[in-house]
Amino acid sequence: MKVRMKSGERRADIVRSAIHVFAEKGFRGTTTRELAAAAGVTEPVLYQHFHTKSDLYCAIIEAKAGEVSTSAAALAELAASGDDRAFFGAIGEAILRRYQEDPELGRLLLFGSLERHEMADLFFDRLYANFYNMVTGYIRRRMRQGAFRKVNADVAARGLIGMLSYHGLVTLLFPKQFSISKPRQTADQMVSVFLDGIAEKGYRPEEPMPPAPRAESERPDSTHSTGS
Amino acid sequence: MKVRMKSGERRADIVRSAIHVFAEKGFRGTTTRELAAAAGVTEPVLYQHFHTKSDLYCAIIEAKAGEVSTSAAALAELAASGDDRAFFGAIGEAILRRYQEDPELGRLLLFGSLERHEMADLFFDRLYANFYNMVTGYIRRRMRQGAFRKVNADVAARGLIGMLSYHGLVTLLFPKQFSISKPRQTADQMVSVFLDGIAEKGYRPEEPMPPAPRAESERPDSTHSTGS
DNA sequence: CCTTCTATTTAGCAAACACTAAGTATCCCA
DNA sequence: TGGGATACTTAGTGTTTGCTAAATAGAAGG
Repeated sequence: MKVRMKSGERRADIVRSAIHVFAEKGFRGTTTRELAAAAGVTEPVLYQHFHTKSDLYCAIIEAKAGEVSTSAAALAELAASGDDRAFFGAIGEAILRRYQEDPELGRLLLFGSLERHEMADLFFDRLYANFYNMVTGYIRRRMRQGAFRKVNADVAARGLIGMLSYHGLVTLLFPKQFSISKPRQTADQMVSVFLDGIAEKGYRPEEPMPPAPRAESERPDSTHSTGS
Repeated sequence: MKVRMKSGERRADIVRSAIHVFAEKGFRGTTTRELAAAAGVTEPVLYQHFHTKSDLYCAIIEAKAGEVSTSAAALAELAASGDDRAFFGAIGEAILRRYQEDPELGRLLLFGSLERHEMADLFFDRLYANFYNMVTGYIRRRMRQGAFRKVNADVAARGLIGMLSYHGLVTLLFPKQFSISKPRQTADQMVSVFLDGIAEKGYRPEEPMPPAPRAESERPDSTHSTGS
């Protein structure tokens, strides 16, 4: 039997090791058995500290979010000031700063739930650095020349924000309003809180709206034309 | 019983409907039952046309990749020319152009394997557009002012490339060298082909290498210090 | 040494998963 | 009108998943 720890220590230890596993394999790609093994315990120990696998994931995000509470407070202040530009500017900066401060969290948020398609094992590990260098260098060069001013901002922001909003960044920035540790809180409620907050600031999208991120048809009608 | 189709038609139909499901729920988040239901058939029909769920996913990517074979050919030409800058420039442009041409594929590649963390159902659908507008607008504005020239290129490229290289873009750009429909081809082989191709062009990373995207420890040693 | 409390493990459940054997309906052509 | 070929379904399989009841081991106090 492993060394006995006090409850708090064990919990912290689990969180600490879970970060790496989630960052590596993604949420769905990570099994509770793996999480337990990584922490050097068995599964029931996990469930003594975290009600569900999701809770553990959320605990990580929230633990990390706690570290930037000051910046979140500053954001709240900006939000109250009514200066839209400064407010959203601060959000963007918080994203970028946070990523640089804590690459582990950055990876968790950016790639956290990114699964590896089967063959990607070595592929990623060895290709990533090269490919990253290639394209980073390229984009950087081109941007210095004034290129990609529009399209890159589009694509980059879309990818960045799409993922970050997925994976808890909103929670990270608005820990008070959006507690993901309360799964009972419905998505509708969360949306309301957020949109109300935006509406109060008088926010209106500056463009009609980009290609809708989602088609209406959840599952195409099976009677749809099958034309060749 | 559903309408009978010829094999080719049914296969195309399955691919067509599977795109939406994968784009919506991600690879791991999509079940074969869902794929079958979306196509209006039962599961065995899926397995009549595709050996595995992965094969279906790959079929989508490859079907789409076929549509840009000309651009891939142009890339190959550039690669042969030895002009590093033009070569990687073309890669970057292909990424961005492709995204604009075919948002569905873009989503599949960018968000394709992005699962939705449980509570995200409505959250994403209704929040995404607003959040996207906010931050896109912000980044665009700031870039016009010359800000984020460095940090944004970093983060954007990292997120973009990390995901794209994960999810088949490399295959999309190099359909000949990397056929993901041959899962027997090992990751090692793919890496070799790619790196050899790069090496032939005399490519060397222009910077030492950014914060390593990956820690050495796959699963932290269970004997690691447990601190306070 | 004995009791009590808590940390931890053994062993396994029910549900969901990717996938399939074997049978049924529909088409096609003689 | 038959008979073979092919599209499709029913009804599962074995495995893996998240999660847990119940038993065990160690620490703390008397």
